[in-house]
Amino acid sequence: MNMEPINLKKLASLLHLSISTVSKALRDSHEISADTKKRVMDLARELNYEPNPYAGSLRKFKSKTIAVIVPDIINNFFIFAIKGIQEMAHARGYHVLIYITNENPEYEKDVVRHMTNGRVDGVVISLTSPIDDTEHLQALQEKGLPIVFFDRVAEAFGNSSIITTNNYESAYSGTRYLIEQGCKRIAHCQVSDKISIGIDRLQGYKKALEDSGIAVRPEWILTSRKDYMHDTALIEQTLLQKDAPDGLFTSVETHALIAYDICRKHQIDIPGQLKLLSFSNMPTAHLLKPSLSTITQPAFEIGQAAVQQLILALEKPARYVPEKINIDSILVKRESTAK
Amino acid sequence: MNMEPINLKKLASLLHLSISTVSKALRDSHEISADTKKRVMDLARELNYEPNPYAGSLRKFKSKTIAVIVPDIINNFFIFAIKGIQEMAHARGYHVLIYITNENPEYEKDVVRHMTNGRVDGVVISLTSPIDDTEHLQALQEKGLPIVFFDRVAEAFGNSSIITTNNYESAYSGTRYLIEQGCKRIAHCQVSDKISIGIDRLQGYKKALEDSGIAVRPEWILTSRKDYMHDTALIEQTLLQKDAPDGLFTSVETHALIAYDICRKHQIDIPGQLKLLSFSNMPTAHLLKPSLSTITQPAFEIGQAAVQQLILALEKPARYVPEKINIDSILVKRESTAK
DNA sequence: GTGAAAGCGCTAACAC
DNA sequence: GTGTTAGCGCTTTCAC
Repeated sequence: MNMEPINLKKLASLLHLSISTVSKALRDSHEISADTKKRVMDLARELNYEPNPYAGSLRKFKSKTIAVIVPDIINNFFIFAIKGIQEMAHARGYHVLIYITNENPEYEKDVVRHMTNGRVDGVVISLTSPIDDTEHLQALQEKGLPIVFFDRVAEAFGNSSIITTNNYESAYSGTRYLIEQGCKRIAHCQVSDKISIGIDRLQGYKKALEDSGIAVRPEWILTSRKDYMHDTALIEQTLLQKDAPDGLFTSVETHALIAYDICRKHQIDIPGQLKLLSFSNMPTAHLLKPSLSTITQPAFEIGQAAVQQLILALEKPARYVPEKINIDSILVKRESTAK
Repeated sequence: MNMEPINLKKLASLLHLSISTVSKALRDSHEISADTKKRVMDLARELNYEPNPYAGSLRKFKSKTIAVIVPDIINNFFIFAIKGIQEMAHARGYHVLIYITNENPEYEKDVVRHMTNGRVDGVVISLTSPIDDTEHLQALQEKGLPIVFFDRVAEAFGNSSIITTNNYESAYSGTRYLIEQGCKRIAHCQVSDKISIGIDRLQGYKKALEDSGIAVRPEWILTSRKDYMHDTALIEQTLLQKDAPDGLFTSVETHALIAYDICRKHQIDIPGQLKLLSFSNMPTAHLLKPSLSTITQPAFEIGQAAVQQLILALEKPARYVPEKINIDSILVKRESTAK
């Protein structure tokens, strides 16, 4: 069953050539005669020769492999981002190792720490750990491993590229839109108060309220603990209090779905009693009852851009200048925010 | 920036020990004194020593890496399956390379062919290529690389484990359920007529019709070309013909969503004029308008089981017997099939 | 234009 | 209990 492996040695002996000649021929070196090249290539193809990637990696300290580290994979944003990442990576000849941290900062650290061993050439990451806790990332930098952040980023990392959407502006205009639709009491559900997007979006929300002369009510800024039970209880309690919000702006689609469930359970009418707007890449947003108004991120493009930056850092380090790339989101108005 | 790498040689010279002693100490060999072990371990920890995985892989012909190859990642089934795969793999100390073939058989072949080079120890795959076209998989087997199939499988591969749900029975009982709900003219939309799940589910559908004395109408067996435009046109045309179906049973959630869009566009009432049932793992099924009745696969568990089988094959080849594992789906009745 | 040899970091068989 | 050595498959000088 287990055939003898085809390696350079084998090819060389079959062709009565030296290993180094075969190696050069396969990489189309100009040192080698056209005739020899052809003989080598033909036999290699015939025997389905595949170079051992680890031998090459060991020699060259390059693995042609990148890691993508994401907090979760249920959120459609990450699904499309991963799709963009892997398409771009494969197109450029890179392999993609996937790590899902399940919103667990300790696990994220663990994963990142083990990245320093040369398994990957670089890392594309959307953070789950607080922005002020980036020691583990520092270690990567010190090892010379390029990192590209997307979505949930660490701004402090001066020499890493950062790909995001216009979080502040989107949250601002989303909130303004809710106000235009008649909302006076808008709650905001943020994914975390220690993560870039949480902070940026909250700022946009606050500024929009201020600009409209509406006071910010701290008790209506809900902070997720990334725990379904907790988040459900938090949102439920907020929506059921007297003088409840008439608008809810959620930062991730999971919370919008929780809100739907709560509203059904307690017969809160959307958009009559509560208008709902969420950052979301859900393909079913338009089919929900009521259809969900969304701020939709260009997730696929963000993933692609992240890999492009990473590969630039890997392959043209001299020409690489870390960039902050923004790709705008789109506000899609649907029934959940209708007047 | 780029610190000198820490390797065994470095540790050895720092400790005035030989490389092999250090190597053994780190792997807690009984040959080494407790004292030396402690010295070695302490320094390794202090310097954040991380063994070079490729050096080890080169020596041991084991990469502790598996590949997961899936046709797409939009379908929620695959998302949950990937989650199960990666969780189980990481728990067992394996890394996961991800390949999305975008339903392109040629690309799948390409990917699979390049798996023979030792980059991965084994492969978990859900096929996009026709069941009778498995030459590329044969090559893997011959190289001694274990393969585990899940969902879209190649039954012919006698010595590979296969993890599926009870496709035939689920399709049978789903179709029976539509009949019980009053449907007399049920169309079936299959993902492919050359893929295991397509065939199994179609059989279940046909048998259910036969058992109820309803004639199978070939023109109501719709076969996807995995092309959005084509599939939309096909379904639309079927739903708009006179004497149109009063029930539609789709094999993947994408087609159910297409059906929703078509019904909205042409004001076909679900479930009044058309009852809709689909295999699906959509988290929003219960929130759609109308809510979607689904046959939901235990995707996460299927992914986990696949990796468990693969690791068994890798680590206990002597004890490994390829298995056909079935994990039942659940029929969830919702509004889209109401009487 | 071709080949010999060193070495990437690690493990394991074999000294001592 | 510790050290020496060969070698995994490949690339890359450097000879010839």
